[in-house]
Amino acid sequence: MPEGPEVEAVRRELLQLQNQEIDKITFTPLSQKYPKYQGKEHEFSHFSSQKTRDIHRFNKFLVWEFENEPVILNHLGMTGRWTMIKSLKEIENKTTHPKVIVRMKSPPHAVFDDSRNFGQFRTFPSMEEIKKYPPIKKLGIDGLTDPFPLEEYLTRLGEQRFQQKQIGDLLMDARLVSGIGNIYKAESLYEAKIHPERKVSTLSEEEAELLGKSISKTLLRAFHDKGSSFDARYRLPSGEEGQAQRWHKVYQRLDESCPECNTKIEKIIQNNRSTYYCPTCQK
DNA sequence: CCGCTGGCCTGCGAGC
DNA sequence: TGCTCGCAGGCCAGCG
Repeated sequence: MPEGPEVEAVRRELLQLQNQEIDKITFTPLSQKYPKYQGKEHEFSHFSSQKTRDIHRFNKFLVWEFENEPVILNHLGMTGRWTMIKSLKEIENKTTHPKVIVRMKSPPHAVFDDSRNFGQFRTFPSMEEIKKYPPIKKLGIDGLTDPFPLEEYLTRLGEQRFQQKQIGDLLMDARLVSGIGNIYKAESLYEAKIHPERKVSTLSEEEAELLGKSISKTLLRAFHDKGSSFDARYRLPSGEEGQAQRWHKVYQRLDESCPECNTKIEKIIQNNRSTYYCPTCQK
């Protein structure tokens, strides 16, 4: 499932479309019944013959910017996947649930594939409007920022509204640090040896700092390894698999041994999401 | 304004 | 072997 590092890895490959001219953006019939794919032809005909100026990332959102407004808001959801193709004939072989086809004047083209329909692909009037969109407006620190802004993170972590929350729950809240999902939440807490159910107000200064450094280390390492690929889900637009799953120590390792102490990894449910952790190492 | 809950959606794997 | 069923988790609508 794409979290910040995966979305950033995808963005870097999509940037090969930068300054390239769009021929046509088309919605497939598969996209029609989902409101987050605003698939009316007239809205997208506007992009024909425009060049992609840039592709931005805000948390896990991608924003496609062109020579003229509007912009496109694109989210991978759980199973959204971009695939670069040289010929439209490859769609049949390389995708299973194609939703949007971005046909360029010259190849490569890009296809957005989304089996579970949690993804989004819709227009927004302008970059200014995107920045007013609450899920983007409220974002805290981007966790992939290098070097990690530790002081700003500590200030945010100290906000009153967060003090009664469990840290495992709060890490999923992008108003603190964005780009963390269920995998890197668990791995960051393990790295910092902090129990996911610890109340934020009980964290010492040292623990809070260590957690910030652990988040940064985990996300940057995941990006370096081009994200986590398993279950045949996340892939890069080139088709390449990420390699970060190789070093997951707790995520989806229920009943396996902790590499540090051999204790069996456990799983709890926090805010309707699973959190994996080592009950011995994480205090 | 805020926080919390449950819905969306379907591929997969465990269990029978 | 083939079927059922529960789980997986991004966001967000709707509620209080």
